[in-house]
Amino acid sequence: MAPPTTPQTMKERILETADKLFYLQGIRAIGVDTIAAEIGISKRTLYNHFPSKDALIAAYLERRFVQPRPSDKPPAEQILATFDSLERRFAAKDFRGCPFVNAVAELGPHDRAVKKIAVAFKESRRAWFRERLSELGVANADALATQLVLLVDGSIAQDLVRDDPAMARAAKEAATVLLRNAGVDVGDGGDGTVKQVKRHKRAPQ
Amino acid sequence: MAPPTTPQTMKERILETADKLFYLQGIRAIGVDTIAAEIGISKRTLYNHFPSKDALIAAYLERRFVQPRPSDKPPAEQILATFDSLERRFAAKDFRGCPFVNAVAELGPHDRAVKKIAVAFKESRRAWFRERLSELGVANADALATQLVLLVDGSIAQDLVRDDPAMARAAKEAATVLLRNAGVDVGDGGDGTVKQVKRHKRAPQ
DNA sequence: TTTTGGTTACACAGACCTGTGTACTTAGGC
DNA sequence: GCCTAAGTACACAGGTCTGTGTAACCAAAA
Repeated sequence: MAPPTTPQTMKERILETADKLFYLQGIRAIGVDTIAAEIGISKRTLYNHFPSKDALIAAYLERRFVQPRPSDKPPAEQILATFDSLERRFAAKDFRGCPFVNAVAELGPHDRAVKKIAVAFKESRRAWFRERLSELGVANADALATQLVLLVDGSIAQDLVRDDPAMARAAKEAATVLLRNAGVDVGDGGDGTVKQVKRHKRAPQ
Repeated sequence: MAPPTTPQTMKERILETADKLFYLQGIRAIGVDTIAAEIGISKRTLYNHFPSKDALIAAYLERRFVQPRPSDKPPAEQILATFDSLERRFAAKDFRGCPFVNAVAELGPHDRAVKKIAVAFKESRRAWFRERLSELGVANADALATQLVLLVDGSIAQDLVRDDPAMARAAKEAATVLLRNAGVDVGDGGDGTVKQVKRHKRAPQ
């Protein structure tokens, strides 16, 4: 249908389409026929690239597992920016929750492979927060990192059922309180809207 | 199989079994045959009580929608006790996340009926927090209530993928910080473990 | 006794699913 | 020209699912 405009490999085309359909409509809701038809290839070709649907599901989740890009901005800013980017993603109409949580919810507790990668993803997110907090010299970075991922996952779950991007904003406000309570300087509150004239610095602790 | 020991109505038996199977294994994963077989009734009987699987799903979710019992304990204690009860539920091996979030994740965004009841449930939880906070005289009870449900849902999502009841504890600690920041007296920290000898009261605000 | 309502057993339609088998085509490299 | 690799078309096996149709059964009420 569009072979000249797609310099990507066939495997990537399959994964891209599977990602879109699995994520937006659910893994169980989409059959391999549907994916093949969407690309315009035969089901046989799909099975030549992936031995089974389970393998395709695993590849789909692994492809979703991307590490956040390293940034040179101050750690506190990076942490709070997480919630801004979350809010932007919530506002997009093709957002449908966390693919890892959804996959675990959908495929049940018996699917070891899916659960394993979901745990790895969640842990990597928590580790990212912990590293930023350590850079800030926060005492119990580990506990606080856990609390921050709770806010992230909580806002995702809430947005999934309520379609309300303001959940990300609420999470950011809560995160700001938690950070400030841990002695982190978050400027005027970190919510961007209020940072106007006086940006009084506040001594940690 | 056990007709004399079940004084409950047939409809309730069906719902009870559907609840167990839907919740533990997933709605899409369980067919009506499986439910009927589990009870020991014919599929025909099941369809005599529920016109379709969709109706059964809706009834399942509605049955899960229970209001928290009114309590005469202090509001702050009630709020924090939420996280204790959450931790207890996480520890139980038959806990598998929030049935409403799971249903939305599983059935997709197009299922209006499911989404509607899920939203109603989430809103009722948020309203419960808001009422307790209003009783405490918290200024922006609404915003804080939202933040608390984020912690609840976040810990549920995290426990779903990680099977770690400590997530409820982390949520409780974060909630304690948020409450104290709003001027609520939460005693020594509200985590139960530390409340030993000196329980110095702290003036609100 | 007769009727009636709930239940059972069981077949079946129609749809969808995963995965395979097979023969055909097409394009590029030798 | 020939060979190989990749893709296509298409049928099909074997399974699951929802929902219905039908005839028989059984117990309690009338």
